[in-house]
Amino acid sequence: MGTAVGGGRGAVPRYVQIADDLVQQIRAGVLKAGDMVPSESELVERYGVAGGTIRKAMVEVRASGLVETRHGKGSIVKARPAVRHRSSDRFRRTHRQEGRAAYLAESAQSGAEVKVSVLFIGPMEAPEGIAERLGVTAGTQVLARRRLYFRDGTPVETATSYLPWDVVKDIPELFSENPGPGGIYARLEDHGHVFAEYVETLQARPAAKAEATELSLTPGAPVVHLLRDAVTEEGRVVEVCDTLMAADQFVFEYRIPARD
Amino acid sequence: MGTAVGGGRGAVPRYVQIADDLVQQIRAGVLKAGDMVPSESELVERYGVAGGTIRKAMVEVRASGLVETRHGKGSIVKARPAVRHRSSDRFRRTHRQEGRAAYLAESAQSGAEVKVSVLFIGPMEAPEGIAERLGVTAGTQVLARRRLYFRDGTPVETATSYLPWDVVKDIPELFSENPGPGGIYARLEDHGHVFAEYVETLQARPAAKAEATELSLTPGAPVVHLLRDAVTEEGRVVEVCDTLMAADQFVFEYRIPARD
DNA sequence: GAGTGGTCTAGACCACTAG
DNA sequence: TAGTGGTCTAGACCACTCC
Repeated sequence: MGTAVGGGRGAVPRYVQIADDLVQQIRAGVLKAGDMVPSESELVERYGVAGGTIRKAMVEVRASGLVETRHGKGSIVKARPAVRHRSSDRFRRTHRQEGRAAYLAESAQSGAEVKVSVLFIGPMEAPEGIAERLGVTAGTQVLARRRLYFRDGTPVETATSYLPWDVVKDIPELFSENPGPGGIYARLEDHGHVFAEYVETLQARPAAKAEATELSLTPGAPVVHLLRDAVTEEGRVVEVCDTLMAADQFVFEYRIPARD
Repeated sequence: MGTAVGGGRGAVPRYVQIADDLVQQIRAGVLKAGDMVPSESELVERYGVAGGTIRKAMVEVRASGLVETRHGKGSIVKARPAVRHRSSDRFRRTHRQEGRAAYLAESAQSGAEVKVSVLFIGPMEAPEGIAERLGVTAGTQVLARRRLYFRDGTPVETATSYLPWDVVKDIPELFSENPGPGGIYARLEDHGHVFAEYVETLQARPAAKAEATELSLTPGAPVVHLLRDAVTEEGRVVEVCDTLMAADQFVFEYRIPARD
């Protein structure tokens, strides 16, 4: 009998009520981080509905991001994702001069354990959109540096840097997994590429299946796609960084100076 | 018979295959913008599966953002959301001096039809997080200006501005639906509140149900929550703007000057 | 093997949209 | 009123996890 709320009319579907109820229990602390959510068959009994209804409710609960489900195991309440604050401060030169690359500069503030895994460093034909930003023709050889960032053990971000070949060919450190203190921006400035500004564009969208796998998200969970052009004082873009982030792991902060 | 792809083993579920097939048809142009997607019962026949399976497939297709479904009508292929570019340029003083508020400054570039609907203007007790940013104690009376932005007829953004009462009490235009040329920032600068910078924080997350309704999204679709502090040269925050945007409608662009 | 989530079915009933 | 999507059921079978 597909009636809705308490015999009422055209009201909130039962699966939404159940989902809300479960989310409330989590927010109120009845279910704490690390706790297992009752199994679906137990929920079927508890709420007196069919399995399919509980199933739909759990889809909603998962969408809230408060819970993680694994196949033969069950659903576990996630630890509140201690969000990483991505401030535009992270590119300050003083950080580099103190030997900290951008990602370390910010993790130093948040006290989280950050790891980087380098997936690929080498020549590559510049993809369409990247080539345009670098001011080269598509298919030109560039240096690609692809890496995966972990925060407290879980992958949160993939990033690929693209650099024009004529810029990198004289900077051997850029071909190394560890480019030295201050990161690749410090090496670029060492070699006379002094930065004037960074231009970032962001877009949020649901994760594709492959992306969800790489960041161990449920498909459809929001990700943020960020593209950054690093512009030198000569007005040249010497690096484009293409990164994909699990949206629930980041807050972005930008300071916009008032101008005429 | 819950077997998967072509009798294979542990493979792609049927509903995903069907969803992919439909998405392909849209991307390939077999189904063009404005076309109706075949009805679910027709898809049941065409693919030879049960209704529930088509149902799940359509959930996936909707999540791709390429299609919009309305209850008794059916699903229609959306026009590619001509994305609005949110550049940090939109706060330039020259725009205001030419009489354009921020939202008009950017829509002028994109040629889209933008409408604003004012939902509420009046006194309000400052919510927790807002009060903190404004530097007042929670519950203090502030002026709230809540509005809903439409782009080409569809709602894309809700925004609420909060301003300290002592700032607004002498500026009658701020209580009016139309604050005059250049928007409320122009009026604030008229009255000696000259801006030094704007600080924006962004976070993307799945839409709650109420939010999804207000922006006519499917629940769980990504939204971007943006908070902006407008800071004067005296270092005072004279406005906090709390906005919620349909993520698929916006690309954000920020220029970060390189600093020491 | 017992228990869990994941897929699929077949059919009932409801609510919205349109002619 | 006919057609559409939305909710719910009751039960089958599969795949993964852990003992």
